[in-house]
Amino acid sequence: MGMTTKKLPTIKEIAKQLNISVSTVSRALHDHPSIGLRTKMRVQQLAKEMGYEPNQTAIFFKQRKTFTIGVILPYLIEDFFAGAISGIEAIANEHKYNVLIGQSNDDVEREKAIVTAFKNQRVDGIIVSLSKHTKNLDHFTALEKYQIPVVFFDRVPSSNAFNKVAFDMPHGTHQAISYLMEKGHRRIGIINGPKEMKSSKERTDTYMEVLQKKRLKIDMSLVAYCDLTKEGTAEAMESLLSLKQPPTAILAMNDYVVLDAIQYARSKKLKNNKDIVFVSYANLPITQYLENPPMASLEQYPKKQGEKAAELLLEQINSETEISPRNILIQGEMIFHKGK
Amino acid sequence: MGMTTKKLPTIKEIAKQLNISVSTVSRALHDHPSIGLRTKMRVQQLAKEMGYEPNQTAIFFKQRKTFTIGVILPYLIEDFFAGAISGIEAIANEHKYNVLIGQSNDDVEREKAIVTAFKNQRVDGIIVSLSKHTKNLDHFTALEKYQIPVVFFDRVPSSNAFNKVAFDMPHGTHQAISYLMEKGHRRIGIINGPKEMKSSKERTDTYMEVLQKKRLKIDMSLVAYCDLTKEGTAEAMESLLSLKQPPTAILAMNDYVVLDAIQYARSKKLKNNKDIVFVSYANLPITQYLENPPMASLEQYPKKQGEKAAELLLEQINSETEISPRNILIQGEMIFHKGK
DNA sequence: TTGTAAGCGTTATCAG
DNA sequence: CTGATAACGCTTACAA
Repeated sequence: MGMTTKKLPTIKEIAKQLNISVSTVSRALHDHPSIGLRTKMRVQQLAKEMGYEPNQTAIFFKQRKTFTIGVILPYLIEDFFAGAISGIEAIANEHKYNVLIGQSNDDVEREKAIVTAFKNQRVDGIIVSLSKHTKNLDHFTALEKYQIPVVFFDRVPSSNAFNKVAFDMPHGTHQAISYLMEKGHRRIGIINGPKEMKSSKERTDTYMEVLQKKRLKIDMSLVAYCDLTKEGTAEAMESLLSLKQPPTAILAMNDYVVLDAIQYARSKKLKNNKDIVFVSYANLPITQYLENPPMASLEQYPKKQGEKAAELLLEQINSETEISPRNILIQGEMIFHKGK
Repeated sequence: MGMTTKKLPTIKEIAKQLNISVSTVSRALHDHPSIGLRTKMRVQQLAKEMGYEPNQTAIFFKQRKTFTIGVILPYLIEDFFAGAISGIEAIANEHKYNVLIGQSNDDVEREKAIVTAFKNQRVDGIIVSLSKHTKNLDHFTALEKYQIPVVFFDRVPSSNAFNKVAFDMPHGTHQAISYLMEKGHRRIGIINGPKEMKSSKERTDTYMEVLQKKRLKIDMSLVAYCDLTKEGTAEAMESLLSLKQPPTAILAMNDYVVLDAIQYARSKKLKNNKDIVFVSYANLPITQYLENPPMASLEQYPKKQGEKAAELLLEQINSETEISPRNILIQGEMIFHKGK
């Protein structure tokens, strides 16, 4: 009745009750070979009876290892990132690691603050998808001094000197463009995100490469940019559709953009998948329920990206020696939508 | 050149360099009033120069407080939960708390394992959305002994003896049904989830209450259940549509179900929002892009639920005395869809 | 096979 | 205003 909280049992308690030393208890609990079977049994038995559980905070402190990885993302709520973190958690769990999360809200200062907090907490490693505005990577490179490995994913720095996992944009874009060309399209429009985005450049570059390889002439007026808003998308569409020779197919940077684009096209009485065909980079779960989906989406496997990032990080954490940075590319896959 | 990692500065180092005691350093760094301005300055100055950062693992250990809250969810990847965790993280961050996450995958054993891990790590509190199969709550009630407060959210136990935050199902359902009745519907069908789900019972109960209040007779054949699969939903729809007097409106348990239901209805040549009207409990982000969306969705504000849960938990953590459990209901709101 | 004791970095108590 | 010291719980040489 009203049993008040008594403090948790420690190895010290166990030692006292058994009249042996704490070191013996500690070793017994860890199945250390030098401990006599009898003592070992007695210790483990009593430990169980008392409901002993090791105090991890003490162990973390003593071992200088926390079995924790920190994850920094712009927005937890975006489907892509939620998928990634799910993958990270799965792998971490498998290896008995904990996952600490922080969302930067695309704010560089916040990102720095999270890094500091993680560092002071002695996380064993960090996985990060950069804030949109992060230019300077000093707060990450500084972690090297502290032996905290970092793996970037999705929004990664361009330098190959970092560990990173990212969607293989050239490969994916190549797939998409080639597919459209096979279907006979010769004027393919692009709707990129903002010009500053690394992915915009990569997409455009690949687009030009493919056309060059096919010896088609490149018309840069087919490459539009948008700010990712509905209005921005409409403007991009308008610029494309008002060309003397408008595109017969459009590759849009993601599902949000493509849905707005399709909506715009339909408002102009263009029949989806008939008068004009859309392909996008997938990041929404339910395109299969759409009446007018893009003809295909490039699946980017967010969960798999998270898994790979976690695996890479654990590899770094557990390697004795400094190992050279790895760059992992996740190849997309074209998913075709039936449309309802 | 190749400056090898030297270990991090500690207050001990600072003390030595300044020829003062560690306690003085500690106090100086904390702006303790008893420290002379001069010493304080010297200490803070040197600390900065050395790049001193307190070792949180030591502090956690010593203080028996980790400023960390653990969050247990079935699936990180589900939009609802991703939204909730985003809210939790936001509030936690505001209060300088860290967030540790674990996904149970709806597996009770896994859920228990996470609880144990969190307990051993001395998290200051836990927020949990129960696994679908959790009946026994012992692994949570046991936390009381350890002074670890728990807040349940979304999938909560029925007892009011626990802190919990959940969608106000009666209120929401009442809104939905009343709305449909105002629109003239007299035969309203329900598609619940599985019978075992608490929400199914609540929905059905409220449905009956409303009808009773309006003195309409209750026809239980209008209440269907499904296993949340596309096929299950189709069966439920079939049973409803094959009634002698089929419903003119249907309230479905969530967006996934309602989309399948709408698809089914359309396959039977019923015009959405005309021959039959759908309302559902929202959990998908982009119903606005659907050609045939439900007429309305009950928004459940996942992020807000997360925020409330975090606030409630922090309240519990920071209250000196045991405070009685609180039950917070989040009221939904009808969101009307235009349909494209 | 077991015990002793140092130490991880910090805070807190008690003296001075 | 400052210092010495114990304590938090655990691991790990080093001794015995």
